[in-house]
Amino acid sequence: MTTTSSHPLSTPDRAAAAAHRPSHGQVHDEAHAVVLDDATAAALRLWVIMSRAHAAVAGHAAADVSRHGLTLAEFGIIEALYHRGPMLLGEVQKRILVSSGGITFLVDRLVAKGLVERRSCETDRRARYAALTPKGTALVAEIFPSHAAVVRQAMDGISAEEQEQAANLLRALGRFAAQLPLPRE
Amino acid sequence: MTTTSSHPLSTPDRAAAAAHRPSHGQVHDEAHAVVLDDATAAALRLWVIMSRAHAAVAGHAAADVSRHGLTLAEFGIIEALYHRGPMLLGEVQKRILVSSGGITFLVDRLVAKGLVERRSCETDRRARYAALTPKGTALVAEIFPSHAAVVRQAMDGISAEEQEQAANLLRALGRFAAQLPLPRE
DNA sequence: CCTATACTTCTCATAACTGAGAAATTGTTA
DNA sequence: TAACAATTTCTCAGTTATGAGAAGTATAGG
Repeated sequence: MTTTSSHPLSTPDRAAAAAHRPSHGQVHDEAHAVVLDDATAAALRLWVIMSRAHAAVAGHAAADVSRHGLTLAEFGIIEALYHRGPMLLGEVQKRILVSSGGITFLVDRLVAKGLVERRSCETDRRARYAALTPKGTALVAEIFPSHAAVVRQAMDGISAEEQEQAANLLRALGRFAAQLPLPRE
Repeated sequence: MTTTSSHPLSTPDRAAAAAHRPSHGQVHDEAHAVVLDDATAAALRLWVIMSRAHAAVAGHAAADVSRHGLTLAEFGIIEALYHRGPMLLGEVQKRILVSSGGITFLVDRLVAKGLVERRSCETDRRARYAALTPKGTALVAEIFPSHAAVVRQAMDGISAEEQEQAANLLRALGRFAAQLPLPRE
């Protein structure tokens, strides 16, 4: 997960368990309470919770695809190719959220496994398409339903309506964060 | 994002743009529509959206801490030590969600940077504590507020109430997924 | 036609992480 | 005490990902 991995923070519940610690009295030995305005504290809390939730679900998804010798990133690629048909490597890259070097590496590996093939574009010879081989198509068709079921099960902590609610909130959150320019430098 | 790797799936909006494709007529060249029950489709949709939202926010958080030469994982460790005081390496590991080899690697690097020190436990000599050095304490105290502000800004796509709502949903979702045993093998 | 700019993929060095298992220590049971 | 199981961290080999930049190609403007 992939993740991953991802990259969660720690929960800032500073209060707990500073009692039986090997404290020597220096200032850096104690827990530090932080003062934050409510909005910032809430945002930070959500960030931590989202990281943990993502990691937990990613664990299930990764464990499932690994039974077929696949990484979550690899599965993401062949699943995208299955649902959308052949794509430019650059398109795949944006969709899977991996570096340009990473997409080459991943597609290389899928080619080596016989699941994906590269095709050159006739009108633009810079471009290369990635496309599923028949073997790749068969594999996705075989494992996708059970994979979807695993994810659905992992999401069963909240009801269907709550899932839709969460999806709407996170869509807005994600869109905004993705569009927001990164901190300088 | 994650890392991971993070590890998002692709959106299954199969309809789009299969027109100007290098189609040769074979079966594996076309986009495949999938039939899933509503509950599974909704869960899958949420999984994709959550992955993207997490990756988007993680990008901001990572860009911020990298300005200080830190990884998100490294920052997670020193932030945890700052807020909770010295911790066993195993405690840190569970909190940061990294492998046992990974925590050693990360703490080694933080020790090399002079931010963290190892301490042995007097009553159990297997155990080692990680604790911030004065330099580490100072660094966290310096960068934490602005880091929190960056995360808060990245979360500004939804209101404070919506953030709390999302946090409640994701907490339930994450707790359930974390407790659920992983798919067999 | 030439040039400049933008785009697309690939290469390579390096960083980050994982997982299995070794080593060391503690606690438990016969 | 001795043997065994549980735990905690560390080591190491192998895997996966990143980022900078190279190479090739296209497109637009003069």
